Amino acid sequence: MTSAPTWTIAQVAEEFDVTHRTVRHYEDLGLITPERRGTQRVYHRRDRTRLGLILRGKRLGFPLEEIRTIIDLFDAPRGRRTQLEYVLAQIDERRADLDQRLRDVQDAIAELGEFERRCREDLDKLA
Amino acid sequence: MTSAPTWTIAQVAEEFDVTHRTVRHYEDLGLITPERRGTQRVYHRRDRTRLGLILRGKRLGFPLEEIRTIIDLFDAPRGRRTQLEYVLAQIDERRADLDQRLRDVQDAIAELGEFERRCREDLDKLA
DNA sequence: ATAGTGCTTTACGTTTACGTCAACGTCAAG
DNA sequence: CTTGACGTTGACGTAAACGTAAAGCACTAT
Repeated sequence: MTSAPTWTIAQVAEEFDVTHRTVRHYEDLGLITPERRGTQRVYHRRDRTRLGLILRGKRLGFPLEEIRTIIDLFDAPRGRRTQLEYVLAQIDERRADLDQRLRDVQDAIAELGEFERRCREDLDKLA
Repeated sequence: MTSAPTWTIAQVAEEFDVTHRTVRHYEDLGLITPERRGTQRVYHRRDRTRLGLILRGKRLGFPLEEIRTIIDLFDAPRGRRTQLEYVLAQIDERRADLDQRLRDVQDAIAELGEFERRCREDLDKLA
């Protein structure tokens, strides 16, 4: 039988191209909660998944505190109807935010394309 | 004849929902350069356009210094061939960055949708 | 004349997101 | 058994992006 794979802090830091300090900082803020084997941290698949979500959230410009509420949402208890409805409401809020980001990116890409077109026109005129 | 419209710092701050301090901070960093009429700042359409670009860049998580290089690109001299080719190269770099952001947002939205589907399933089972 | 409104600069304070030592524990290899 | 290699916890430092007084100018309204 193959037991669940684990990683050291050096390995996850290497894999996600961040420093040990960064990984521990995320733990301080409660974004990841690695197992402890004695004094050492042991990272599981779940921690790596979360790290991926954290870094993507960062690329999208979300503050770490907000990222925490978002990824905690995925692990939130959903047993009772009220809990599920709360989670669904949160999802709607998040989606509104992401939709705005999507429009922003698309607009920026479109403007960049338009700008490139004008530059190429100028370049052609110089030919 | 209608002369070009101008705005005070209070008006642009109000319009873009930021503080005076923020607007002046962007000026300190060289992101906008309003006219001076005596000691007072006078904002033109160009300044408002740039403010819009700045805030969108911020929503996308770009640091202000990087935003400056981006919007300066739009006003960069493009007379000589070498200049145009430099600008076009910069555009490609920016686009690569934005494409990454686009993928990030799309992935995040997709995951959120999938998560919502599972929540609704759970909700149905409770019915 | 003075009070009020709006703008100005100067300058120190704050929050976020880590960087950077310092000092110490632990375990396998020589 | 001591020397690395790797890990740990503080604790202070720093850069970015403003917040927040403090103090003063300019014009208008009473």
